[in-house]
Amino acid sequence: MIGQDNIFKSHMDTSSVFKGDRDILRPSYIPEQLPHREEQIQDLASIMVTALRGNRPSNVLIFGKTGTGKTAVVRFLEREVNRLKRENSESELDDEFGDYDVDRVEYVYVNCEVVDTHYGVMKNIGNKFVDEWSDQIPFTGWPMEKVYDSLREKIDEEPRVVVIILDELDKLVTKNGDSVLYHLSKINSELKNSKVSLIGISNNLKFTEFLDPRVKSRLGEEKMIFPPYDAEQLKDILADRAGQAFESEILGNDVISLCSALAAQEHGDARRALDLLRVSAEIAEREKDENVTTDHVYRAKNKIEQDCVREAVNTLPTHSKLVLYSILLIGDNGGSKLTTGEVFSAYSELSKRSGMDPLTQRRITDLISELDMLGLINARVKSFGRRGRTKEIQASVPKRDIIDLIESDESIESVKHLNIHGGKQTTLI
DNA sequence: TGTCCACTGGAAGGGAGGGCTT
DNA sequence: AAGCCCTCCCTTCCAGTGGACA
Repeated sequence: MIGQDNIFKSHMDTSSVFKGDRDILRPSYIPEQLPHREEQIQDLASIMVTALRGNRPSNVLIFGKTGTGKTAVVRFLEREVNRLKRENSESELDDEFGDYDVDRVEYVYVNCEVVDTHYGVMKNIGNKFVDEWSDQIPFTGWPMEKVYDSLREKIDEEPRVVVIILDELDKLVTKNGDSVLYHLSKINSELKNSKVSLIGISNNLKFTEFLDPRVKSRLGEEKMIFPPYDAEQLKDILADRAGQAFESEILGNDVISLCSALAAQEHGDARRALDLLRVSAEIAEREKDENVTTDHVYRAKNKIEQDCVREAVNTLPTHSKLVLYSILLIGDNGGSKLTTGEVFSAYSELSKRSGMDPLTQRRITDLISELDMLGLINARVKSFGRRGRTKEIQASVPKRDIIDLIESDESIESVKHLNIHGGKQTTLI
């Protein structure tokens, strides 16, 4: 029982704008229909049906920008296979699917952005086939060859077709090279009972340039490219999900159109469109509004952008935070565009004053590049002739907010009251 | 046309930290 | 306990670079 004065009480009394499960609006939710991806589903299904006959389907490489439905399509088919398996076992009819044998098909999904080492990928795949904790491949400690041998033995324990999905594959390859792909793509020649097929998913069309030619040809037996959605298609997708998530009268007239249009500007990203709609509804709900309006959408857009930046800053390692902090501080006091040398001087001074050993300039150039990749700063290489060649650096986040955020970090709290000037003769006041 | 600056960014390797094997 | 493996973070070294300037 929750008492009258419970902290949650006032929030529980408000009615929700959501009809039921709000996860329907999360990008990870796989709906019953995937609008505007019917063709891709059919194409992939025509390749994967080979697995149901007990044969190895061709390896597939899937390319497309963020939020174009790559993962959704692959997982949609995985779910369909699992559904067939369930129906097969419930019906208890062995010949339900003629010469098809769905029970022997296993899907293994690995997101290479989360698991981004050779060892981690091999371990994750191998452990899908182990129930006992004691038989699991440990998360570190084994030589790679042993992990690979163990993985191969586990897969080969019984006859089956294993479909390994490697999502965000470009992240793994650009970071660690192609040795996992080399092993996995030649694994079939070493298996007696089972067969392995690979589905690689990538945002980056060019990542195959990093691959050994043998790996490239084995992996790219089939290629699929997912085009971005246009605003109209996004509208259909949102309308489909909104119908499941909300009562029909909750959404204002132009809410779906606006979410679609905003997401279409960002290379047709359905994930972005769904996030916008979900966050808009959450804002409306929090403010006890009965309808979701375009005003909520604009505020959701700002909130998502702000949250992304704050999240990125919060998760930075200490030295990266100090580098960003230096850029914000001397950018504040001096000229708006800074050089690597200026940033390094300021950073060194700050580190020393806060009792930390500064990293080398070489390392700081890497940290600056990382901050640039995260979109927290703009850094581009520029030559100043006789005055050398360096990066021109400029913050691209709201200065005051981010300075406050960094100062709230306990590990570098001591820099809070330090003040520095820009320039090469950086001094602390 | 050659010089020079202030770096850039690749390569190699050290060492700490996690853990397994013998 | 000693030896080994893998990953991550970092340093050291150094060839290469674009463009202003003499």
